Amino acid sequence: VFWTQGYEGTSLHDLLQAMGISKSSFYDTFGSKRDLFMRSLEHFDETQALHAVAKLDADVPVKTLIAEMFAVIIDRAVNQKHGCMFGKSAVELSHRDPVVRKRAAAGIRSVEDTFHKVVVRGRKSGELSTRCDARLLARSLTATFYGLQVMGNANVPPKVLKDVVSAALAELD
Amino acid sequence: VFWTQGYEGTSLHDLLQAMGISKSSFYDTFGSKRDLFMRSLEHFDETQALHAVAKLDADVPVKTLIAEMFAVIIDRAVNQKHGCMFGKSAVELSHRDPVVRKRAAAGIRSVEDTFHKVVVRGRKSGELSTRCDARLLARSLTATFYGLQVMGNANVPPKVLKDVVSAALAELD
DNA sequence: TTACTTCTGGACCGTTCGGTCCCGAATAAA
DNA sequence: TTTATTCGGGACCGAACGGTCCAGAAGTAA
Repeated sequence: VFWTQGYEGTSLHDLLQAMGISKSSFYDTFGSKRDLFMRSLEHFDETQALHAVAKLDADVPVKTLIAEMFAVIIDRAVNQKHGCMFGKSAVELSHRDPVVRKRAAAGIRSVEDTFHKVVVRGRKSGELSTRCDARLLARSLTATFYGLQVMGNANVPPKVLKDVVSAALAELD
Repeated sequence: VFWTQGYEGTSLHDLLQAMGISKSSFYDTFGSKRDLFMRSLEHFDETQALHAVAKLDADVPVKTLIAEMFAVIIDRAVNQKHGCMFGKSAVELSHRDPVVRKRAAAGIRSVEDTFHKVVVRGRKSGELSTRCDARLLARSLTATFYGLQVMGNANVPPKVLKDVVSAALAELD
């Protein structure tokens, strides 16, 4: 629920209904709305973040793999209207909550690291050129990743998102 | 206030305090919180959006101009903790408010158009190669633009943002 | 059966939410 | 000066907010 509705946009009632438990159990078990939110960030990191869903060890071309990673965020942004919780939380809460801000920054860093691993593999296998720095490339892909999330949330035409992906993939050569 | 705190994160009290008017005047003049929000989106579009602050006609190299446009969003994201209201609104509200979603999409489109103008100028002057499509390039820059906003909001290290900008500028050659 | 834990529904808490209404003061135009 | 208009302060509204507490039902283990 936090994932799609954000922190402020989610009421206690929303949470209780979705969890199917009583208010008493909620506070006994999770302490507070904010506590649960922080835990949900961790749960997102463990099960839904990019490093958890990217098939890094799959035997597919690196460019295909990166295209799939972009396809994940596009599908989430357009169809599920959420995306990466770290990005969303950063935009919604970073201006007033340093703890969330730091957690989001760490989460974004792990997105970068995930792209970095893929880029490094592509260089070793010769699929990617070694012209520019791997870390720099990973950061560029990360920015595109979050750009796709914002644009996808706004429901820009699919062709626009496809162009963004095309340009990002072209950049890899 | 909406710009930095978002819609849900801004209370009526916040607005009254910032505007220095009474609650009666507020409702007489602006109708409702939501009405004012929609008007503030328009005001942002007219005075603070990228097309309103980018010095498109300045006599500076195109790559410098694009770097300046990125510098604007980075400064806003990192120091003011807001950025582009269309992107922020898309992330916060698009999942439940189709009107805001469409307005955000239009705003994002105008960011794309702004980049497009600059790219076209760069091609005509010979500063940019004509290898790939200008529209595609503009969309790529737009995604990077919003990616920078998300990452800047999360306070990732400045070097990371610089790398993103470097990669985007390198892509232009 | 007893004892213990887990969970529930609901009362209750104070606060804040967005929003309405009215009256009196201030302001401006006639 | 009289007449409108604008504005602010504040009472008031019902609803929702996050959160606490408790009595009792349900489930579990000894």
